[in-house]
Amino acid sequence: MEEISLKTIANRLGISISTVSRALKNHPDIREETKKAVVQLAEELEYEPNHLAFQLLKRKSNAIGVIVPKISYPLYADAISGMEAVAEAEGYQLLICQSNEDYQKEIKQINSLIASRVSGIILSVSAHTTQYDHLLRIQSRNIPFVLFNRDCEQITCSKVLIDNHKAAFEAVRHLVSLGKQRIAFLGGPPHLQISQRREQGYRDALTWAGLVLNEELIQQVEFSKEVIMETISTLLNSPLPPDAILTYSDQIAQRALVMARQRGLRIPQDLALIGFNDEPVDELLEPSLSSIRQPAYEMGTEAARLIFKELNSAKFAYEKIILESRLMPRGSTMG
Amino acid sequence: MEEISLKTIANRLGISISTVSRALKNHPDIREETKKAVVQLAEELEYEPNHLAFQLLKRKSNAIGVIVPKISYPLYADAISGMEAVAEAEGYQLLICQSNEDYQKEIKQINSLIASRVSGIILSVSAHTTQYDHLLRIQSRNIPFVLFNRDCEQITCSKVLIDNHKAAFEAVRHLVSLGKQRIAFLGGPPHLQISQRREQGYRDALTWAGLVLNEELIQQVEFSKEVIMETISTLLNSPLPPDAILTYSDQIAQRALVMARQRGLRIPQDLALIGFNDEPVDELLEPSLSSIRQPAYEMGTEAARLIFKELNSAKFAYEKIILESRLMPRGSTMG
DNA sequence: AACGTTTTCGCAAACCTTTGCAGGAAAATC
DNA sequence: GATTTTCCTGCAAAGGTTTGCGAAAACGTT
Repeated sequence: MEEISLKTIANRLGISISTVSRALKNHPDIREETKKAVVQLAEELEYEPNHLAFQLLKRKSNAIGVIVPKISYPLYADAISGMEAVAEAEGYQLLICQSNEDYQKEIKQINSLIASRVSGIILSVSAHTTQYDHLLRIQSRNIPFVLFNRDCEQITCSKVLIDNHKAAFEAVRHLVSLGKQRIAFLGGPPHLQISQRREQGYRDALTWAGLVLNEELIQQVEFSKEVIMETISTLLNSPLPPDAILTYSDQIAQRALVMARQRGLRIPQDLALIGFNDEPVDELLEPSLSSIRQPAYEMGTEAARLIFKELNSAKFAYEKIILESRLMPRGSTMG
Repeated sequence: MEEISLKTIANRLGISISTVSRALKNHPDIREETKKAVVQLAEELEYEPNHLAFQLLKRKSNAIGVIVPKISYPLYADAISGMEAVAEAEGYQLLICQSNEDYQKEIKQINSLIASRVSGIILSVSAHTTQYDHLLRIQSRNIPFVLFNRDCEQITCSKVLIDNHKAAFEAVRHLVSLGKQRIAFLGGPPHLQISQRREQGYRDALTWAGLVLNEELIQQVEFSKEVIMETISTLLNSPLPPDAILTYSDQIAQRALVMARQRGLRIPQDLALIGFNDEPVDELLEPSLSSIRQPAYEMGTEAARLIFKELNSAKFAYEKIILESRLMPRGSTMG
């Protein structure tokens, strides 16, 4: 009924708490006979050591804090999956929070994680985070800290990213090689640096290809479904519509694909499409959607690994891991 | 540099720890002047209360343990999202584990959560869990415990489910109303009771409609993509192929849709399809996929709410919440 | 000045574990 | 029989917080 502690076992056996503790740890100082009795009673009572007390003693919890914009974005779900695998192997657990793209909530959650004395924090900044004092506070407390996917140039810390500039550049190059001339870019939330870098990659690729840079073909969308549809609509209705679109996310590209289909546009002849993230369903669409694959699960494992690396080495240099992304050409570009 | 505790503040101010504690809690016993000094110094030193110590004192952590088969299944990602929202409002955090459909891992994680003294556990059993002693152990410790989505009849506890029998029944009724005669069922992992119940709903609906029950049209698939494709292939290649398929998950139905399309079958005339889960992409497929919507996010919020309800009331009766599922008829059944 | 009341604060216990050190008892050695 | 050695076990501190209770100080009243 009540909580079983070392004390419970000690009292029942008429020995001291420290003996019980050592017996359970198979300490050589303890007589075999005593050990046996202790272990048996512990099993009988279903004793589980109290992590809380241990953590208090060690002044840190065996938990890694994770803050992502939204757990249900497939990329983050996969990344968390990867972190969980590494953490589990190290005997750690994950404390997972979602910022819901809200800057204030991000701050609150960081404070909460600090109060919980997590051993490390892994974070992808929200779309509305423009100040970074709260991130500096993590570092000033010497808590191992890793940024992944959504970077933040102003902060110097370990990072796990892909080369967004290069990924966008190559996507555009692919479109150019197919003879596309009026290539549009549907970017994500403007404050997100990964969105900015993808846009820059897009711009640089156009310049590289000697194509005209048309600002009307560059749009930014937030996450709402309605805004996305409206922006796509405007773009397709313009007097000189694009013949190809590169988007910030698959969510946008998938929607564009359906809307283009409904308008009777031939894909990819009239309009080619490339998305970002390579969600599993991309290959099920008609036509299947070309997309840039990001190693989401691996991002998670690498981020977690960096935390433990920092945790286990006295002096530690920040590490920046750039994982390979890969364009997956499919029906929406290759006819 | 070093850890800031109540003691640090107390020493600096030459007062006792308990006074500092009370001052920060705005206890009426403390003089305004003292409070002001304490609060100011606390802010200056960026004091964050140590949750670990508090939790040890209260003999429980402010965390809810969550075990799901896989975080990256959209249904679980959404459900976790819902739990997180409720937990956050209550000042709690989520400890998230994934069993990866592994029975042994599920046991290990439950023990680990118990050792962490979580305030409650929310669980969806793995596909390979056939014994339930580990779940009983949770209850014998009086830890609030909620099962969601994947039920387990042998355990009496609070639950958040949908009526899987009814959902499958109505899906079949829909297919029958379209004139379908040879309706197949592609079930999930055989040990999962939700899979069994969906199958039973399917069977009962056929009987109700006066249709022949053909065991060859009932197949079970595990989660691997290859097995799914092979099973679908066999089904479509049989001498008397089905004219409709109800599947355990959207993942299966989506794949069936693509394979049928590739074979030149007309959907829904030659083959109608209904999936389970109503994933967002269903409406983007060609034709769009009919599916049974499950309120995943709401399952999460309700499950979390039940934990807190149990946590906050001395005597508590188990509660079983059946949420409404809803058939979303689309192109794969409605031409 | 004596007493009562209120205001303000500190002591100490409790939560559970780990671990350095000391100490007791038995065994071994001289 | 005395001393050393070996083996086993217990004491106590530490980690940070909350809180009941007691006590000191300040104030008010007669």
